[in-house]
Amino acid sequence: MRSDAAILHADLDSFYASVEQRDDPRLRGRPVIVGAGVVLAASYEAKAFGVRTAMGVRAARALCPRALVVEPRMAAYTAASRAVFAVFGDTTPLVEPLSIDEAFLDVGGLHRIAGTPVEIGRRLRRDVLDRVGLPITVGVARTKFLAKVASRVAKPDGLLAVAPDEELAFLHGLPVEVLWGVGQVTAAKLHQRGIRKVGQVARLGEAALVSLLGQGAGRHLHALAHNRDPRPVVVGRRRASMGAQRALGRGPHHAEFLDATLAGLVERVTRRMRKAERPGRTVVLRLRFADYTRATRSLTLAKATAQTEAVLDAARGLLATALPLVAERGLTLLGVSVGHLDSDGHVQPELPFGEVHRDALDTVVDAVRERFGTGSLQRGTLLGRDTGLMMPMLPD
DNA sequence: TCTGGGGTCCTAGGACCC
DNA sequence: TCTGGGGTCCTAGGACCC
Repeated sequence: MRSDAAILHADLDSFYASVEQRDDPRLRGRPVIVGAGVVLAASYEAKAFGVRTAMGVRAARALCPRALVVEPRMAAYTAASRAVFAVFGDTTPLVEPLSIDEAFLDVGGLHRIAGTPVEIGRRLRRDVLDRVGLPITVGVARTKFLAKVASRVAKPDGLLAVAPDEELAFLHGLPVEVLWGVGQVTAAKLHQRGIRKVGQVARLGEAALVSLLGQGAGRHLHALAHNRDPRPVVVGRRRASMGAQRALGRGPHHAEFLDATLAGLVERVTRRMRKAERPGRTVVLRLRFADYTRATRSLTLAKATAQTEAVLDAARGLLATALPLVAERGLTLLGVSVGHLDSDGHVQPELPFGEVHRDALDTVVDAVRERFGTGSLQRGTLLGRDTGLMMPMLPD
């Protein structure tokens, strides 16, 4: 770890609710819930009553009858997010977005021109408030993981920097739930063994963690508990999939309704893909059932596409394979996502199967002859799946 | 309290290739 | 002809995050 490494984790507080309070003075200082069926965001005044994200709005009202419930305004949140990320970009070029309302900023190299990480963090908080009108919390540490933990502890509207020589003392006193990758299931497994604090995880040893949680999660948690997190701040990461989903209610649902819903979802997704110029290859159908079990079905196409027809064909086929489950359990949610998005947004020119452009073929033939001699292949017998060219089995 | 909509990463088995 | 090791891709499921 570089001794001058410094990472900021900047996280807007109750983002959607804060935007609503900013835009409507009547909401300020009052419990606000942004919701559509479930709570998408709650102001801190509402959280004080026990209102939490993902709770049903009805339940939230029961906890906090005085709460003002407002409909989400996604366009306003997108605009606010852009403005905040502009402030991030003015702070350092090394910004890695995590979601609509949080990002990592690498400020390690900025000491001489911008001051200490804490000074940069203070200025960032002030700039976001001045320029966008929203409160933001900043965590500062030498690793991404610890910066994120620090911001969580500092919320709301705070700043917390963990000094290098205080890292482990700070971390080891916190509950295991702060470790990235520890959710309900993993926390329950750890609690069963009497492990509640990060310090206990650190003392447990990697082998014991691996046998408890599996290799991936075990090693990961062991490293984090010792604040070993070598991941750099990555700029320009692109999404790997795009999807849309819709809750359907309890049903039963007619086949025509399901097909129309599916077509609507596919249209939404492919429209976004075309706009982003990101065709994709793997179509995933997501289903949730009345008993809250889930299933996925997927199909990988030979060639990336953003065409509604092609994706819808695949999605219909996948839904057909899942109909027995649908009949058995009752469908309550339908989703479609497309993965393996092309990284450059460029669709490979299509070659009819079994045919090869003469120029491309000649290039391959020349290359093979140069390596293996002239007797090793015949024109027209080449194959291959990525290039669309056909290649013979060549000697090693 | 019976539940939205958007994502990421990991695991594991089978197919297939070298 | 048989056996083996190593690698990638595909599918499905699970855990987790905001």
